[in-house]
Amino acid sequence: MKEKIKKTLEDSVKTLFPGIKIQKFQIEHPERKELGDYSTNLAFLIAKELKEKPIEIANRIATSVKKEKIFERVEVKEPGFINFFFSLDFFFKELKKIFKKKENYGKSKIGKGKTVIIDYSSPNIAKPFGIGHLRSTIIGQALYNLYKFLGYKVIGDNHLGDWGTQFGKLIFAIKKWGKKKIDDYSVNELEELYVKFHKEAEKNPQLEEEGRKWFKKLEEGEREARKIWKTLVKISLKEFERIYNLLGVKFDVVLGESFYEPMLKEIIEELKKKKIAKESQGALIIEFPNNEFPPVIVQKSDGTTTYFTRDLATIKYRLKRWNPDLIIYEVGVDQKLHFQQLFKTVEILRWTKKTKFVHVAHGLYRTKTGKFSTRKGETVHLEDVLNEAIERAREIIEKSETSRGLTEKEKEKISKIVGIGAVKYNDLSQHPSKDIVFDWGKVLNLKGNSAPYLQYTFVRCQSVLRKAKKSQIENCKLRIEKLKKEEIEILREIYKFPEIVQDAAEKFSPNLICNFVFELARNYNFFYDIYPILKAEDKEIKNFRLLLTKAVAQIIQNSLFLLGIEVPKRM
RNA sequence: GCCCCUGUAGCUCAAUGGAUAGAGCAUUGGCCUCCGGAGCCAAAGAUGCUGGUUCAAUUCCAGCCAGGGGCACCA
Repeated sequence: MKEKIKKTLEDSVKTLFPGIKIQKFQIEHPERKELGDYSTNLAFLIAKELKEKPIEIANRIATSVKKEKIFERVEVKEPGFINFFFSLDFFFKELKKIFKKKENYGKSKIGKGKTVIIDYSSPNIAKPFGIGHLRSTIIGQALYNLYKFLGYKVIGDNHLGDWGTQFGKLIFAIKKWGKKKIDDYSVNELEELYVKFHKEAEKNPQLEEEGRKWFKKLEEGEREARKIWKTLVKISLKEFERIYNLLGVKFDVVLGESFYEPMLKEIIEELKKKKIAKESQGALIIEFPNNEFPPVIVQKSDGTTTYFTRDLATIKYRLKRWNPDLIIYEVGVDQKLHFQQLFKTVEILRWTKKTKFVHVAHGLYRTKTGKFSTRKGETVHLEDVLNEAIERAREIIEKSETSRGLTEKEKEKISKIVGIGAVKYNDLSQHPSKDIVFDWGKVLNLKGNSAPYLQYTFVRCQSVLRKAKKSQIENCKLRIEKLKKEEIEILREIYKFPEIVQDAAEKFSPNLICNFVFELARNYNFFYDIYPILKAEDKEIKNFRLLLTKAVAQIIQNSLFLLGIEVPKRM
């Protein structure tokens, strides 16, 4: 739609002001509804070029564009905005589109033939799945859904942190303080050992050395080290699997860092051969041109590798296997420098011209006083949060009148959908790049701007539709005078969905979907409260209101799908 | 010390250089003879400070103040 208006305006400028070149003008939705469905600042830009008054230019453009019949009217407002109002006809056509495409409404083909790899979740083995991992997992999954919706071929890769010195430390800790068979440890107990290691190491720095020694053994393939490591991976994966199931998150491939271990030698050789890496204090490092970034270690002085090397190997492998157009890393902002160094190194290596790299750096969960530290064991475990949220949803269901007829099993299922939806939405609705202050009250809030609010609105729509007889868009021949302003508001909202989807994907910002769908649901609920649907004044109006309800329900469903949030049939 | 990010209502968050800065929570006051009250309405309340660029700045630039993150053998 936006494109169409853009084209019309460009044509108009060409005929009215030949020779004028306008680079980029905006077409946007005005904040206030009385200012139209779209507006443009085009006249300001031309006025600047011609040194004339914007308002006069705006008038001339408006007059030439008025002929287009999708517009009800085109207005010019001081100091020179041109505002476009759609006709009812346009809105009805859009409704038809929604009913025809259903769950596919909003899809596009702009990604056809292109491949995107999304690296998300990527938790560390032998550490509990903390609230911090929720961001990467949930935002990553939402981006996955969004890009797929836009027609891209998408590969979701869970790049497990299953290699590195941390395992040396943990193996050492198990051997020194462990009291039971390795198979019997839970991830929480492993975390305790890890925390203990760091506590002790503060008093006795020699321990760090011991940890590194064990990692060296691991990288060299020493039998005992490998055996313990394998067990640790097994224990963790089992636990992660449980959480992924709960969250409804899936990956196309799960390749841990250890997968790339056989390729590391080759990478080191290439870095040496191309003279990109050099020796310094016994380690192998990369220095960047003009000292753009601080140097980075690719091989430690004891011969073991770092995660930088493993990330390079990962990129090489991904380029070869998938030849992607874009690789998205959904990883915390604390690793920003790492990715800058990594992408720069790939550039220096000249591995690819085609592939673009993006680090979608999400802000971190913080306490009101600071950052959660895994080393100190201050993590909030995601599973606890999820279970608590499910329980709270359950309490509300028990109190609710409408859920009386539900069986025990249904109640259980619904509280899961609602509780988990709430936790996800709380995360997704905030701007990805900003830190989130972790607040139990807010995470577990099931009212207001939340997933349950949207789910509730959806369920309510469904309930109305269930009670009604069929409604037909073909029968809808209402004239604008018969519509209430609250109804028009909704019509003027829903057609934006495809645009929002594209915007959210391009900006890596699922929160835009949240903003949009919440606003839509609010408008609908406002309307719902004032006007009867099933007992509307006449058949025509009733039919129209049912159509509106159906469309809103569909958009909520599609939005929540993209966010990775389920919708219940009842609640 | 150097580099990066963030400062919006009491709290938690929105806002693609645009027109009167939006919500939610909390507070106060209203709404179930009516389609699901996990709802609806109303009240009150905000752009850290100082400059600059611009027809127009929460948004861009500079400085200051405050908070956070990162900077060689953790990932």
